[in-house]
Amino acid sequence: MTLSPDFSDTRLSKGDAAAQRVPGVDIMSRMGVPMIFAKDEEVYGQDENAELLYRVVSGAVRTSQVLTDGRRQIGGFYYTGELFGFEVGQRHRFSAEALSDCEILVLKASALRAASAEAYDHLVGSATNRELDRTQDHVLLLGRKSARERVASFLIGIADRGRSDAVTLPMGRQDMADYLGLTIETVSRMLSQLQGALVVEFAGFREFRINNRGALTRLAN
Amino acid sequence: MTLSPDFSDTRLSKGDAAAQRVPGVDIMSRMGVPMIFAKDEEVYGQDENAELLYRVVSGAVRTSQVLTDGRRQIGGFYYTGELFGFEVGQRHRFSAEALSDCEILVLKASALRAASAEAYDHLVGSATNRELDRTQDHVLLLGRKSARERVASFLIGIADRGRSDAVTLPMGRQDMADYLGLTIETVSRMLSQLQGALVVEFAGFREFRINNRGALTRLAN
DNA sequence: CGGTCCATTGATGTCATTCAAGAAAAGTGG
DNA sequence: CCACTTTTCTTGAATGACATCAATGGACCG
Repeated sequence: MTLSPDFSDTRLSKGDAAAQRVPGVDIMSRMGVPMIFAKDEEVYGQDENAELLYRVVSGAVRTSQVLTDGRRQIGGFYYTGELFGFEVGQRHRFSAEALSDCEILVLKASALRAASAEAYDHLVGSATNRELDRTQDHVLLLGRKSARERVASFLIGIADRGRSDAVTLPMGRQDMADYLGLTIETVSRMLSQLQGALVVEFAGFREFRINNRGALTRLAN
Repeated sequence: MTLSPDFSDTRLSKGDAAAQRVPGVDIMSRMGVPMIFAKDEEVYGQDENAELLYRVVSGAVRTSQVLTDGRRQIGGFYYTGELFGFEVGQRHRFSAEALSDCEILVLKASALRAASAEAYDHLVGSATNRELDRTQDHVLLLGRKSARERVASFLIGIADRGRSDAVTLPMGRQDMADYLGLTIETVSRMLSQLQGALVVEFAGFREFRINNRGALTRLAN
């Protein structure tokens, strides 16, 4: 991990779309410290104290939890503009790692709180709500969906972030599997199935198009 | 569902332990409306607007989410003193039902907020954090634990609420199964296994003792 | 006492995992 | 830019864990 060089605030001051929409995000941009993480580098560790807020500036991040024997569960993926790691005043239940080389804005929660209690409440409150929402979806997926449904749900979820039907996956099969509670082989088979059914079409491991969004949504349940 | 009769506030004014500990809980006791729900009665529905706060006064509650074809996932169980249903300003992703006949204190979120923004923030903030914490544990359980580990984790979790090694389950096998992402038969088999291994001992369907907490914890991973 | 509900247990089936091999892509050094 | 290695992904066959189907056994309740 390295602090990004001076010209980084140039990038930050060019307010992106997310920064304009959400009040409190620009205050975070002003106060936060930009940091660079290499692919697979740890942003914070399991059981570490949670006193910092993080926002993805570029690249993507995953949070994960590991059992003693190495089984891994990914909690979520975070993309440009999103906040993560805000289980404030507790220990992190998940660790966070960079999915790819990425830039992350880091801010001490207490500093933001001191600067503007209102901005803090809004930022952390809405982020926590969104997080809870996602996590509850995740529970349903893991508890009651079949492998095919899980993979279909996942593709829909990823596709819904962008406007287009052409999507680039920011993660590999192992990360997908560990998010979906499956093995890498099962994920691969389900992707092949979906492709065989002409619902999606892959061009390379990480590039695909959705050919039939209705069918995919139905398969996701 | 019925409004409880007048003498209900007698019960409430006898501040229970939880009410004394958590600031903001007693303000909720004063402002909230006590309601009585019969076993299996719905407290709120999936996709209903979330504008009320709920606290269990007596009995227990489960939250659950149902797929189109009837598959059900239980999100959590809530016991005396606990808050639930506070995904404020959104739609409920889960519905909530009474596990047994129970009394629940209901309060309009906006009313509490108007009365004391501080109490509101503290109450909802800490409840949401706890909820997120639990849900993340649930994700790990559903995504990466075996049936035996799930059941062991569940028993440990229930036992940790009380001080004693003698526990009464507030729910039946179907509810356990739908929380653990298993079938009722598998839950039953795992319980028999644990009993066969002398880790726990059942006396009736809902009463059991933990004979070897260390072993149970190890089995839970 | 008979009926209903709920839990247990056994036999069988199925879906996902595991094990194993090979193919495609990405990284590395000349 | 091209061989070579390494990593990542796919596919097939065998196994295994949990689900499904079916029968039985208790507990509770009118």
